[in-house]
Amino acid sequence: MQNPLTKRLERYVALGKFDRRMLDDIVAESREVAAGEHVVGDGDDPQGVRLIIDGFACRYKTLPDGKRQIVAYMIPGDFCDLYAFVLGKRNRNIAAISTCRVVDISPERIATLMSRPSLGRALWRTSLVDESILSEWIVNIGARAAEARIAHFICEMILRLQIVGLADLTGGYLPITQSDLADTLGLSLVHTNRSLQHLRARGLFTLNRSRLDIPDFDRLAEISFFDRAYLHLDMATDDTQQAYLSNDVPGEIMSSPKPPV
Amino acid sequence: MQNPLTKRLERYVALGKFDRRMLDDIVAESREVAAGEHVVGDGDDPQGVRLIIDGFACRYKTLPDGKRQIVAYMIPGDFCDLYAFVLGKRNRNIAAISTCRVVDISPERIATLMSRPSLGRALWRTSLVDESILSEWIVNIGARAAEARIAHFICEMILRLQIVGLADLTGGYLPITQSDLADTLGLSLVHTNRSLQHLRARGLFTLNRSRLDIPDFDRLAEISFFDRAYLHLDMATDDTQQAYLSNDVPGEIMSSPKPPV
DNA sequence: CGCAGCTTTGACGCAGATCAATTCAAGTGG
DNA sequence: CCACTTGAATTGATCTGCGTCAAAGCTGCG
Repeated sequence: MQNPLTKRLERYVALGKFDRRMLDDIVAESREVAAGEHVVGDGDDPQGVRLIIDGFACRYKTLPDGKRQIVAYMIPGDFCDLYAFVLGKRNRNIAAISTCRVVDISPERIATLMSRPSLGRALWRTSLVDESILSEWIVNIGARAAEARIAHFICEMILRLQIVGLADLTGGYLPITQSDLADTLGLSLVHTNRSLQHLRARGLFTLNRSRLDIPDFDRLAEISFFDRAYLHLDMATDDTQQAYLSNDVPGEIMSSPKPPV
Repeated sequence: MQNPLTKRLERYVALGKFDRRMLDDIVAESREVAAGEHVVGDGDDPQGVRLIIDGFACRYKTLPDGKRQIVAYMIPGDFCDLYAFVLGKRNRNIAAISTCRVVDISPERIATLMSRPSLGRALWRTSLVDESILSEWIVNIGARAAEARIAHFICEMILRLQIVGLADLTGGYLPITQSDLADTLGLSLVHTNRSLQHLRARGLFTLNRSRLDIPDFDRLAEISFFDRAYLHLDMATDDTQQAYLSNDVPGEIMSSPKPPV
């Protein structure tokens, strides 16, 4: 049985035996975070990067007026704050949505990963796919009406879950509350509820106590103008730029582990 | 006089003389794209990466129902499609908003840039800052009311323009149409117009024929809950992770120039 | 002078917000 | 096994920010 990190990264790059072993090592040691808790502890000064290997987490921002906007969901196989690591900042606004298993990856270890050509490329790509998802969310929130907006989000999640074996096109595990959904899509809770009811009545999907069921995925995709391209799910194969992004280069971007200060 | 690319990258990393010369070389040859035209030509199969050195461009998506959503603005010093390059995809949905000067950077050249430790890091960071901006846009569109939403966007643009010397906190050059604004912020054109009028009446800013004037930046920032942190403007200095992201590593991510196929 | 693109106005309607309960599901402790 | 609590889903009523439609000014330009 493969670990979710391997499953995920395999989407972006072909992995060797050594790479896989490395990833298995990474995933070996994890801690549990209860639903509702912060993934990045409030007290300590967190180093390195956090990785979700079980459960759901989200990144969010709360405005001074109290409104919360969820900006991303992290599911098994997703890094929480790789971008923050590279930028040299910290982001503590990451909360477990369900009970999570998270791995703390030390800066040294991340550096080691990044120094492997294939893994380094996979990480970079992971982060760019995240970026692509953010773009699509902007389109979703900015340009779609409530029902299509929800439908689109559901389509995205089901495909992402599928990669790591947590769902297929008929449904899966989605521990997201209506209130979370509202804060994700820029809708009010009440309106989210009514839209969900209507989508349900239309026979498009049901979301009940963490269980997502999709009678007809194609129709769901259709009404939301869902185009999976932005998820870049089939990259390891159609890698046209491969030639430019592979081995034997004189310089490099990442570097050997050196403790800070 | 520094070129905008250098100005931009200097924000993220300290540059050596050799790096600067390299960047000057890159910027030496450019072509003009008329307002309204696509930056990535429709006919050819574009390779490499495009860089804006003068004028404004935007990335957008048009839904089947005709709605257009602008997802990002590219101003002098910004790469248009670095992410697409790394992902091995193409994005043609990039349009010049005003007349632009754009540089076509060949794949080989990009690879060379990326192979320099400092520049490679700067590029990665550029892309992560873009990601950070996308997150903030989600918050903006999802959680702020029309006027604050517009105000926040203005704050962001003025700071970005400031970096490359196209504005200061009292105003600058912003060739964006009300219709563009509407498609950027998920508002209707009419409502955008009325909100702009009200913001003007409140003495917050005026936007007239590409000229942006801001009598009181602080108040503008205040009403939109603007927090510049997400732009990561002062990174070259407070670089805590520097140690992990510098030189002399055995492996690498990017690679020597090798023509495709 | 007369398009053509942008801004502005007016009138009207609705999607979605807000407020305020109520119901339901699933623990939890006695 | 049942009161009691708590968080989530649901419902009803009301209101409004923002969208839509349609037309009229502006302004720069060929």
